[in-house]
Amino acid sequence: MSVNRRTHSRSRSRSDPHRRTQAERREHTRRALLDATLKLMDRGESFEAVSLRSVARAAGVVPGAFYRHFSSMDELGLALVDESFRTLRALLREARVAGLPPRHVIRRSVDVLVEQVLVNRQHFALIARARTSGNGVLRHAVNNEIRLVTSELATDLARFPVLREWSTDDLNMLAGLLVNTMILHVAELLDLPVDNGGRPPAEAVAEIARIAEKQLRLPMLGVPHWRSTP
Amino acid sequence: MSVNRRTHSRSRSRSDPHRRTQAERREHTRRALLDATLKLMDRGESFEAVSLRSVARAAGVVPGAFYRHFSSMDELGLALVDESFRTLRALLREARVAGLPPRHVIRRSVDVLVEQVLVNRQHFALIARARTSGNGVLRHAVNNEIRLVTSELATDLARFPVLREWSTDDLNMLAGLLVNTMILHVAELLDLPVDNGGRPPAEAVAEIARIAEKQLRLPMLGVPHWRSTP
DNA sequence: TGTACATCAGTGAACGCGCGTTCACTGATGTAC
DNA sequence: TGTACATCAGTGAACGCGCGTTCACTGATGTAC
Repeated sequence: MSVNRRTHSRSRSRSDPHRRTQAERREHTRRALLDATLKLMDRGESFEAVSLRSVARAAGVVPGAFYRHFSSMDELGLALVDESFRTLRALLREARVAGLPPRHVIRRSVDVLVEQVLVNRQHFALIARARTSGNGVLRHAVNNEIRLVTSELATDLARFPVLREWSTDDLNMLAGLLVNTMILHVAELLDLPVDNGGRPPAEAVAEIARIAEKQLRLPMLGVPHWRSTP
Repeated sequence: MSVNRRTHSRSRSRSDPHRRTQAERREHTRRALLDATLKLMDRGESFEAVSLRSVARAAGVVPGAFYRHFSSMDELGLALVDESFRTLRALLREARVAGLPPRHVIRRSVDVLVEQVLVNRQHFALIARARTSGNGVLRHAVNNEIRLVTSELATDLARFPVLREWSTDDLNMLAGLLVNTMILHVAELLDLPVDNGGRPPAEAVAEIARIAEKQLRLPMLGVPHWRSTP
């Protein structure tokens, strides 16, 4: 009886409404490991600099427990790349169905992207940092995803009347230019110091958005004067 | 006498024509440390992943000897950033005094840069890798230098008749777009696999140059239609 | 020119540290009866 | 419902490794006389 009570005081009773299933607990730890990695990278570390032990520590588990969820940091990293691009694709899909207002497309696209980057800081930081950081597996995964996003943008661009006659090759060239330009400014956004609310100063953000908009608008001004070749 | 002879057989006589001064030996080791780092990075490692011990090993000295030349890897890294941008500036200065042929400026600039990147692989790889890699000190040093090069380019651009009316702000915007685009393609060049001669396949290089040229030409076509604002 | 001493680049050994990985274990949750 | 056993997420200790840094040292080069 006393043994029984001790057991009960140490753990939740089976009828405790707060008790979690094993699967829930498992998922909770998995998320904690993923979030710990995002948090460490958001602080400025590159993915390579984040160690398995530091992730386990930040997630509040012992290093060995890591292996119950991922076989290596690379595997965890790929899960994060997946997750981050799901965020980005959701944003792009939304922008797409919202339609393409013929005026101010660029300004509005920049504003939406800037806002989303600030809201989903961690996912964008992962993409920006892993894109060029040493680790081969992650770098390739990120660059492949970027290539996919670029060619999807090329498809969208083909719908603009001025671009209807352009070759696929040239559409990809233009999409690459736009994507590359935006990536640069996203990286700049992420490098800004943040306040307690986790947001950078509004003027600095506006300045980056202003330049980004100009750098996207200028090539578009060249479009009507381009002689497309395959 | 026998002691004397032993000493002589172990070391070079003072009249040996091949003997080096202490300063020459010192410089030789310093170079070996710098070159070892460049070599390790050229193989694809990020600067952060190159350890002091691996550099000493590749340079053929004991780890402790490193400190006779640099107080830390950061200090060695800054010396390499300096050296690498001296290479880049030399290239730009040459391009500048060669004058600006009104036709084919872009194609020729791209060709010259591509060739120089292949010849000075290691210096460009350092710039490309350190620019975004974790290490704070090096990243800032590289980005500062890139900002300087960009504003020098803006000054050069101001000499083109079509750009004479542009505000400084807009010239910097344009220069930033051009520099950023070229950096992307330089990184692509450095990612190509190389043959025994250390050069990537000519077709792959030509393909990158072709796209780079288009991505630089398109914004320039927009220039006459831009309404510059401060 | 020869000798005695100073300088100093490079050596080799040692240190404490955080790392990734392993393994026998614990004890709560899940399941079959 | 209650009991006996199985599963398995997480523990804690241990391992060997490469790391940056230190230090007393060696021996060749440099210098003063």
